[in-house]
Amino acid sequence: MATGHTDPERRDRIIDAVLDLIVDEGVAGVSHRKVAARAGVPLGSMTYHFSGMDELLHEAFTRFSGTIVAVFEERLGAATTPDEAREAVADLVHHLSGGNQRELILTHELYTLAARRPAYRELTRTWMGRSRRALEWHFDPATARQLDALIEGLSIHRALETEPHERALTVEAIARITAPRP
Amino acid sequence: MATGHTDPERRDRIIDAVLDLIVDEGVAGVSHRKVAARAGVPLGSMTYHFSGMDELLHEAFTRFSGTIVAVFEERLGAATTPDEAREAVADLVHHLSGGNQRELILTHELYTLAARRPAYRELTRTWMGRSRRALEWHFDPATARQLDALIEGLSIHRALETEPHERALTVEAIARITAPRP
DNA sequence: GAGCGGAGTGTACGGACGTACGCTTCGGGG
DNA sequence: CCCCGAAGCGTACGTCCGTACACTCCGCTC
Repeated sequence: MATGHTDPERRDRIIDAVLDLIVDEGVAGVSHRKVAARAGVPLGSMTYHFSGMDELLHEAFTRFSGTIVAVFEERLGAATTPDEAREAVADLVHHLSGGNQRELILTHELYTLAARRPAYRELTRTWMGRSRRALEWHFDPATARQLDALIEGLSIHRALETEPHERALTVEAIARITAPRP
Repeated sequence: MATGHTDPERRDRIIDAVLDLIVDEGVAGVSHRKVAARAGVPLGSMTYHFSGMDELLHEAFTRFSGTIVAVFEERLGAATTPDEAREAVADLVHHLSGGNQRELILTHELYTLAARRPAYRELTRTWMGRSRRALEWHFDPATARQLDALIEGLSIHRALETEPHERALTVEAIARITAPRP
């Protein structure tokens, strides 16, 4: 034991390759062979490092959701007033729905898995929970929940539209949902 | 020509089987063989009636999105005041995110395809366009757009939550996003 | 009543897949 | 210097897949 010639980066590179492959071809297009080729590792390495496809996917999406939520927390953490928080939220929406399709695709792929399989639903729940907690740094719990849903919907719709809506529309929606109650 | 012994229901039954199969196993789990078995038709019938997997899926999702949007239009069409429209929207959110996972799963599967493939994105655009037009029966265009996104986000989040949020929260969010501008 | 042509089907081929498993390689202990 | 066991790899097996295509069946025309 402890021979010391393991390659700890190997696992990480494989996960990277999985995420890239999902972006290009979808979860359905992921196979041990393709991942191995993309990561530059032999096929046998797959079964050695991972018990099977599922461990591969679960680990990939765990990493992905962690990354996304970290950005979310960072931006909201930097805000010091509700208005700055609103700006941060608008930035996040437009970042997520911007030219870069990578995060959008991965999110949908994860949601699709989550819709059917509890193990992945757990992942999305953790993600949503952390997002909401970050929003609660600036807004009350009920508002945070509504705002979180709004962010989701705005991002998805904006990304799918032919001509994405203007920032002003996002800003107005955020202002409305976070407006003080009468 | 015109031999008259074609089976026009055959195509429909195959599409039904495709949608059921997607719900059970996901788009990735759809194969000609499984569809044929479920629809009770011979394997050869698949290639006879459809040019390939893609025609199968595209037609299935066309039917699905048409069905969903029809419900949407019907409920909103029945409303005669903005307040009734708000109620209808709340109903729709809770219907979509309720116990029945079928529509949720199909929606995510479609979005996942749409995120990568233009042909499916076209489908979601038509869907979104019709939804928005229905909302515009009761609200101004900008509000309709925001509300449409909110519906999306609320439905998705509510369906993924461990304990789905109360109706009151949905109602409040809708009220806020549709509040008259100052 | 013969036979033609279109509707529908059974089957077989080539390829990609996940995974098991026996093999090689190599650092460290004796 | 030798050998042992862990780390890592190449390959082969069985399964399932999409699709092409030769075939059967049958209503219609003459």
